[in-house]
Amino acid sequence: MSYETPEYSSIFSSVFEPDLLAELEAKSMLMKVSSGETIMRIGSPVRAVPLVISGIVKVSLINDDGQEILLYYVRKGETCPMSFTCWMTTKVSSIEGVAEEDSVILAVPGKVVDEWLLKYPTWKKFVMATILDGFSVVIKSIDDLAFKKMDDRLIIYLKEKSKATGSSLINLTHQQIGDELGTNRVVVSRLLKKLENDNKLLLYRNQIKLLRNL
DNA sequence: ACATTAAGTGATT
DNA sequence: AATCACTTAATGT
Repeated sequence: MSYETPEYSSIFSSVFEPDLLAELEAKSMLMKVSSGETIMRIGSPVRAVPLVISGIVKVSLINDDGQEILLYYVRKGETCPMSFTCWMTTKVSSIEGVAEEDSVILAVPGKVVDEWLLKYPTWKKFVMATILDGFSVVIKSIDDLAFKKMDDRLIIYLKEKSKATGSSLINLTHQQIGDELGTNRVVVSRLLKKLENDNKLLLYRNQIKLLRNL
């Protein structure tokens, strides 16, 4: 297990004012989570806002049948837009957040999240920006779900995955991809095969290599 | 060598 | 696009 040094002040020093950085250090809690660990569980109340210091957190929606749909990733220097809406309305989380890699998270207690909105303009700006951004990402995924066919969604998914990991190699089984897109393994295998025949990617066991022309 | 898991494929709904 | 049933290929023990 490898964690980056939690030099979070440097990540946020450009966005937050010094006073806020100091309070951040004093009042929030640093958490290390390993890859695959669940950070936000469905049905549990959200009592803190997680800032991602290093690593990636995958946020997805899961319905009653256990079907999963990827919503978005939260990267270094970002936070989860849904976490705000959850604690502000004191509702329980309807989504799940899982660490995609070993990650370091700064948990900011809900209480101070609220105070800082009045106290620090940069905090307010940060919060508004992530909510706004999250909103457009979700609108985008509604668009994908409603109007795009599976093959387009697969391509979008692969590209996003590759961008998230910074690699053209994707280490996932067809089953895992199917789970994330809310479809079954056979469909994924067939679509991937088609893409391979079109020279868009190469298939291996547990691994997919994306080619430039995808 | 054998068992297990991932991937490929035709046929059916 | 989903499901079933089956085959083939890769990997672990």
